[in-house]
Amino acid sequence: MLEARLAEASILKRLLDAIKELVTDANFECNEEGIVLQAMDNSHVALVSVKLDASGFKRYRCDRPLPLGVNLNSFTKVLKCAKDDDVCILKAADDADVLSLTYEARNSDRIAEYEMKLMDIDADTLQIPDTEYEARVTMPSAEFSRIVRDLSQLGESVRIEVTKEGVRFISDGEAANGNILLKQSEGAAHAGASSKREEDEDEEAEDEEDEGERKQKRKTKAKKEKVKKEDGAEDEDDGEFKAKPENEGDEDEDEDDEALSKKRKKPTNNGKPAKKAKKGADDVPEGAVRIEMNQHVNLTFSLKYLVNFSKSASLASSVQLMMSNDVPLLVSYDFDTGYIRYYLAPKIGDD
Amino acid sequence: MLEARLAEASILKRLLDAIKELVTDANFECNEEGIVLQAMDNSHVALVSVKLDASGFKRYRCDRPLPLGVNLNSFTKVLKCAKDDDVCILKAADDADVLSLTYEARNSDRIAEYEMKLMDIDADTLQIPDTEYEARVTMPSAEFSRIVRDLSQLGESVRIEVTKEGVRFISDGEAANGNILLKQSEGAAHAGASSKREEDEDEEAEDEEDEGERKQKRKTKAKKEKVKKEDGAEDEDDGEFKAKPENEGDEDEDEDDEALSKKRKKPTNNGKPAKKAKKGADDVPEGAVRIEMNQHVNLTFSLKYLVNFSKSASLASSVQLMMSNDVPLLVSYDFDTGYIRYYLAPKIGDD
DNA sequence: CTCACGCCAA
DNA sequence: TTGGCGTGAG
Repeated sequence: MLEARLAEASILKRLLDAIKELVTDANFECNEEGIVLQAMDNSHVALVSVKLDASGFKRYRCDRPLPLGVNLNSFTKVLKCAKDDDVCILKAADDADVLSLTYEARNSDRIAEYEMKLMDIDADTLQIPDTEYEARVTMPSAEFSRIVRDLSQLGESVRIEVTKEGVRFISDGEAANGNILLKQSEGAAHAGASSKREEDEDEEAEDEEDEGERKQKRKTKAKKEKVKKEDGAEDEDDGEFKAKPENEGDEDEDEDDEALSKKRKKPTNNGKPAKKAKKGADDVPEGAVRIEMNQHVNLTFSLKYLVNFSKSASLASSVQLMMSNDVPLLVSYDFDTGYIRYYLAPKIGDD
Repeated sequence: MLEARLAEASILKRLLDAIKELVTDANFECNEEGIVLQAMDNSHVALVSVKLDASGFKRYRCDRPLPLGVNLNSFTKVLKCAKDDDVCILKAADDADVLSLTYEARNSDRIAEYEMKLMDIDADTLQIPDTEYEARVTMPSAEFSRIVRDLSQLGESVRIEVTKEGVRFISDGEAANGNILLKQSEGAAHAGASSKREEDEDEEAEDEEDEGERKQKRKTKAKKEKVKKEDGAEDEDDGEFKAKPENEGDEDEDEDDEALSKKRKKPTNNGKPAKKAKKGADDVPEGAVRIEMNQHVNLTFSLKYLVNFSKSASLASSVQLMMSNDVPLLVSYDFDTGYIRYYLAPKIGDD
């Protein structure tokens, strides 16, 4: 039996708005920890993962795991019947084939009850590997929305390149090309895995725009001792992230290309390392861009999906992009007591 | 080589928004004085003329005349990628087949670069005759938008009648008729050519759009000495606007039908005479309506086009309508350092 | 024929 | 700023 009391119906409304175009039916898996939803999008290219912690509810009770198969379109319609600030109570019996929704106006002088039919959905709960990523970009969610929307006007896909210089979104279109460079904000730098070094493990790119950066990188390694000056800038401010001297002599790194993050994090961040790797963004100033990077990444994605993902911007003021080469991108919107995450495989070959 | 730095991308954005539905491809002719664009609308009924003075840019450099053929749709898309307050830098090499646009965020931590393909467009630079008009109406651009939008709901066309009383916009629709009378605002009156007289000197009007101008031109040349009255009007608010009697008898014009524009331009536009014809409105109080008239005019235009023109309202707070009987209407939005003007032939016969 | 996006009005 | 309508694409 599920009984969950949500202080504001608007969270659910926005959540549904965010995913209803990606997925038509999905199971809301309820258990004592909260409610999660995982689903492949209709074309099985992207994966959505939503979590609402039990703590995000004013009251939450779920005796035993309960999968609620809902048609998201219906759910959206029903939710539209709630005012944003209505208290929203979800109820379902253990064997129920309906989900009951009750909307109570703040002043309680209006109570609306809806019952939505449930459906059985194959519960292929996907296991999402807990990946370490080579790069993480934290930015205002509105900025991300803006960028993907802009670039989607020009072409179908975007290449995302994370270098020490910042993160670059590149689109090649029929009529026009575009590229947007976001530099790390001043003051957002401490996070810094970014400094390491970047040799040209991935300089394959013959592309024009980046050579500036490349040169820089090369210089960097060329004179590692000085290295710190440049990248030092971003991380050093607070010490704990300083790479160990041996680290600095990083020319050696090239031997292993992957796994860097792993070795990295171990040594570096005893305390919060992993955390930051994932949820570290907490300390990023509002509106700031933060780049954390162990090595260059250069990936191409379908803009159509990113645009879709970016509809979640209303749920969180910032978004994190987690990337490793040849690995699905993770786009994560974290809010107070939950998150919505999207996974999208990169385009391969270079189209 | 062109390099132009615009303080606010929004000017360009609004400009493109205003004309992109009228024209699909056009040459932006750049020279040391600035950038101009002239184009017939897709159905060759209306003509758009845009001018951006070099002085309107924070920095402007154009060594030699450079026609940039752009697809306005692509240009619009690329401009959409700029935030309104981005600094916008346009660059093109002399032989370039691309136009480079750079958008710099105010705080410079975001730099976007776009390259838009250029195209060759037949540079049939239309010569716009520097006409003298019998009547000029200056009014708030929002008011004009409102009027044409309102009337377009009733019917296809509007008859504009300028008399001493004011300007009247008349629509005959299936279901309803409407007419809106704007009187000259108190305080805007000094301009005053309005009183003259209005007979119906030229009711012939069998030609569509161009001959109107032609005649006018002819007239113009025919009686240059009197011509001044009109443009004089704007500048010197009184007296000079009286039409000479002889001018009125302009039936003579019809002899040549084509080529007029060409011949016309030479003589006409050298100086700024046109200018006054256009910018004379400077001394009209904000929000005021001013009517200047040498003789009555009574013309009918397609509302569809006027509604389109009125999209430029965001570029200037006031608009001027310049009219002579049987001559294309000139709708002019003048802003600080440039203008956007539309020419539209009157409907003939009375439909 | 249905869905999704962009434009326009409240 | 949000919702409805019309247009274009799949």
